Amino acid sequence: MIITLKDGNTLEFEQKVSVLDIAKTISEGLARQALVGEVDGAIADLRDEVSEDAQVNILTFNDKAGKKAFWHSASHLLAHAVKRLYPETKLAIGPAIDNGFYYDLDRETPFSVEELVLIEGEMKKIASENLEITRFELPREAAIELMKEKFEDYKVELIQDLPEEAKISFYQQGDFVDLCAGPHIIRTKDIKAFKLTSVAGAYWRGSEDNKMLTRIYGTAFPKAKDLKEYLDMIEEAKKRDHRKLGKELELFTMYDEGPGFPVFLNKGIILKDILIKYWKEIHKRNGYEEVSTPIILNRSLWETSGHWDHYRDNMYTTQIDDEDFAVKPMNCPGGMLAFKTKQHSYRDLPLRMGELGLVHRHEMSGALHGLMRVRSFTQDDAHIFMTRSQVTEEIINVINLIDEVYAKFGFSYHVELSTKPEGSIGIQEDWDMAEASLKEALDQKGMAYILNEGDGAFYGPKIDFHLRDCIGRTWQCGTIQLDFQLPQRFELEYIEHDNSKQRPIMLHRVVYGSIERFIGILIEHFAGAFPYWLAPVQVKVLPISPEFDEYAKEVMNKLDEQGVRVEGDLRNERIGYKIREGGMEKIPFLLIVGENERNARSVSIRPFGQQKNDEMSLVDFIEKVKEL
RNA sequence: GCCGAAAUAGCUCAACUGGUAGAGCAACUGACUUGUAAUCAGUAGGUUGCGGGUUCAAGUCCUGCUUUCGGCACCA
Repeated sequence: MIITLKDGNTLEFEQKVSVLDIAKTISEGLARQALVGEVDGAIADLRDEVSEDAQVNILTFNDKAGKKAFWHSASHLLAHAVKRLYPETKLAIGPAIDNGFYYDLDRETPFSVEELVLIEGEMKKIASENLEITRFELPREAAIELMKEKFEDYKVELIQDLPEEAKISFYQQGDFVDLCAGPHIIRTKDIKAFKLTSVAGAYWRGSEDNKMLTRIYGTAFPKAKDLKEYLDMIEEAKKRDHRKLGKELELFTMYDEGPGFPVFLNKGIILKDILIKYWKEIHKRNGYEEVSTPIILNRSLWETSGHWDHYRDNMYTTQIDDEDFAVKPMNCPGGMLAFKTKQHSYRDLPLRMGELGLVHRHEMSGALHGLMRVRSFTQDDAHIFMTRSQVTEEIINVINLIDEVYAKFGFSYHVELSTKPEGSIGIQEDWDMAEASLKEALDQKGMAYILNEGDGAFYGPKIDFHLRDCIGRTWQCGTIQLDFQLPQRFELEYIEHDNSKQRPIMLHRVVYGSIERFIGILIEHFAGAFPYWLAPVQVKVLPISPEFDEYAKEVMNKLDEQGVRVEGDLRNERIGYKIREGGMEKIPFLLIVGENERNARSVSIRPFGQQKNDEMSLVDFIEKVKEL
């Protein structure tokens, strides 16, 4: 029997051999780190035996599947400890997730944070008992019987929902048995460093119609050092939280009186204006015109657009002169009206109509999160009206535009394509054509994408752009949505060259998505230390003492004349104190001026985060920042 | 919306089992006249998120609400 390894080398065995023994044959060190194996592409326990020629990889914590099995086993360890301490608890499910694991549990009283400490202690005990983790299979009836005996109602439900032919497997460690497909590591001792991080509510099987269970989250590592590193990373990420930095840097705030309605302070407005200015420039350059449509519009418009039927629960409504009105949750219906203000020729198409529109959506209270999820925000919207033959090219144009904008901020991103959902409107033929156009554009661009079947908007399929932030979270920002519905509902038309009336095809698209959310992402991405072009205050002038105030003012005036966003700190304080404050404000350049600088007509430059200063003539400094 | 936790000065946080609400920073006043991340002294600042209740006595206990936080669900 020939075993082929990852590096192409082969091992020969006389008779069947366990994955662990293969690892031992390779090296004792690898066997110590081994968690699970991969046999001809399928993940296997280390105890599993190989009896035929196979490709075998030994997986450790450095492998994705290795991590997953490790965390999955840690979740069993958690459940085991819970059952020992609180035997009345019923187990639901306990998988591995991106950074650890959880277990959903059902007990009369939810678990408290204090109990986590006890559970952790019990987990340590079980780990040190070094129980063997073994697998066994049962026929369906016996499996149900076993779980019924243990009063594990949720497990019984899970088994009953498994397909007839499914193998029903269990994993056992000591007196603990759990229904589980595996794979798992082979002994509890290997789970050395772990921490239960939080308790939360979670619906059984993810549906709000079901009972809410208690979910205990945790993470685990083979080495204590790795756990510490992970926890330190979480702490570091907290320091970047845009809600904290937004307050500290006086960018924005929230009032209790307006949950989900952010308040932008002066510096936040400066940042917002910079984003808007850049947006206007790049859109003008790409052939967009711009409109602004009303925030409140008549009910009949929303009935025409379909929002009144499909989205009313999330819209703010009001009455004017006994008529129903709604605050717009989207800009499109207004955009349709804007298109209809005159007759269009095929020569006008593609017509790219941008709108920075303030929209309001009634998000549920529990969904609100700083600037990331709000009830009032500015969409950097645009509607593009085109002929059928222009669709693919226009989609590619938008992809290029989005790519250029994200690159400007230094973001990486990935793309997802979402197709026809339940409860959609419009005919299948249009959906097929819309989905095909989006795919074709992505293929022509050679872009890899994730396919989300059934995740599109009710009026059409879409491409979403997901930014990656500093702590690895992804945020949906840009989106391109093809829409065959609104042009029909609003009876949009243009005149073809043969004088016939034709219906344009339309797409909605955003680049930032929401300017508010984009600002939140930027704050976390840069940890509040914005690059020069985005910084609300770019330069702060700090005179050594009041004697040099006059020169400081002169420097400020010169910079201001050049369009530099400059402030001065003319308070009668020590220079160390002013530098400290300027540093905490994360201003790109602090200019220190005293006798030497005044005499030399120069400035002493302290860039953000640096201790060393460059002295430079004021004229040279102005030249330098012009290039940034 | 659901589960859990929290809310004390502008900010960050104290106040043991119920017993007169404190500190640092910021603000204000004054002194110092400053050369690269906090000069010193003083002053002022609070109906402890809002409303009920228990108690001789409530920041603390009970209760309704609001908001925030961690998740779940939601995100057309």
